[in-house]
Amino acid sequence: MAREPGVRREAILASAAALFARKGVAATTVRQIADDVGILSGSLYHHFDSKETMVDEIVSSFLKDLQHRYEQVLAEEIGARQRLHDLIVASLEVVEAHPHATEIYQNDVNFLLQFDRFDYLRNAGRQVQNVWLTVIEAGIAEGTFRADVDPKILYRLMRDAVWLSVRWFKPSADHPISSLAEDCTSLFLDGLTSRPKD
Amino acid sequence: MAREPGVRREAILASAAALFARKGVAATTVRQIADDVGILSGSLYHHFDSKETMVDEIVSSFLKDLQHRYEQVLAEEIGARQRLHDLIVASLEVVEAHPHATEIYQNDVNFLLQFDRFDYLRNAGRQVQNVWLTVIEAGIAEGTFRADVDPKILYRLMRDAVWLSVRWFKPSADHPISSLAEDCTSLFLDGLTSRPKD
DNA sequence: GTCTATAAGCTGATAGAC
DNA sequence: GTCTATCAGCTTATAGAC
Repeated sequence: MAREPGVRREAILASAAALFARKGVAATTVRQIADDVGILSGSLYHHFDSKETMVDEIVSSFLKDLQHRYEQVLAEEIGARQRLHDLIVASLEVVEAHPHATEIYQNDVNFLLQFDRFDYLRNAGRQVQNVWLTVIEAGIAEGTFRADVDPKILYRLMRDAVWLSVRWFKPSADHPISSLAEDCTSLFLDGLTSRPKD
Repeated sequence: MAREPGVRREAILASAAALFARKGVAATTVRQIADDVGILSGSLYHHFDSKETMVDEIVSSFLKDLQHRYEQVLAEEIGARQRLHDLIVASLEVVEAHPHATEIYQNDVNFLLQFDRFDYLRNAGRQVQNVWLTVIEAGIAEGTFRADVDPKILYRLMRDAVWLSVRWFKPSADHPISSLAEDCTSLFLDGLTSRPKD
């Protein structure tokens, strides 16, 4: 028992992710990661060849999951309103599944993009934008969404509001992500203005 | 001419702010700052006693400006809808006036909060929240804003959407901040849903 | 006000014993 | 798979000449 391969490896990634998220990748040292795991810093290099590799695994598994869920949303043949809602739900589910990776991505993309090995992050960001734009533009085309604001601006405003929730929203039984998803959808679709019920 | 005191000092702060914003505070070295200014790193210490002091001046002047503009918005005796709009405009004007400081604050607050000297950032964040909540709650009380979503959640969603625009919005003659402010206000107040004109 | 020179400590990473 | 021991390089910061 307790002999599965890579258990230690996963523990290291978990410690690293939490530290990277809290203090930033550049400010987190391999010694701090090792301390958190309970080994010496040199021993980390039996499992990973560099600190960058740890970040890479954390962030790329997050992006892989995200792309998978976004594909499912795109495949749905439903109204724009419902599809935007599902896109928000998918995003928040990824936030819940990868809170540290989400925070690392939000805070440190610029830093990571300095290194060649993280060039793929540019494409990932572009793909995410394409999914949102597809949903928004379909909504405009079908007449559900307003056409008087640039879809790209709508995308960026909603994207930042949704993703940055990782910094403050802690899901609980009382307040699950589905509840936040409803609030987001409701605010973005219907606005803050008080309106008589239909 | 060109003998005003502190010209060099300001040039150093400008270089530092740009580098801190682009690569993060922790990942920016005093040598890079000095290189950018065109002097040697040791010479920086004639003007500042530490790297932290540079960050401190950049961020605190940003917050000072922000607090001043927010006070003016709070003092307005107008409808909630207009006041929320003015709050968004005030925020975007501060973004425009202090783009680097805004980005540093957005990306590196967590990192800075590790140091005792940046404890004041906690209060600053709380004050900002109070201003937004005052405006939102006044709107609910007067019946203009919907009461079915927690004001704190509304605040956080709008805050992140507005402030993170520093990462992608570059004001131009064709697209000034007033234009972005209209788009934000319009999205938040009226929503994405297409509606017949009144 | 900038330079030269350098300190003292921390950084990521490696080699080899156990 | 972890430890011991260590390296080379970089970090912030300082002291004193110019």
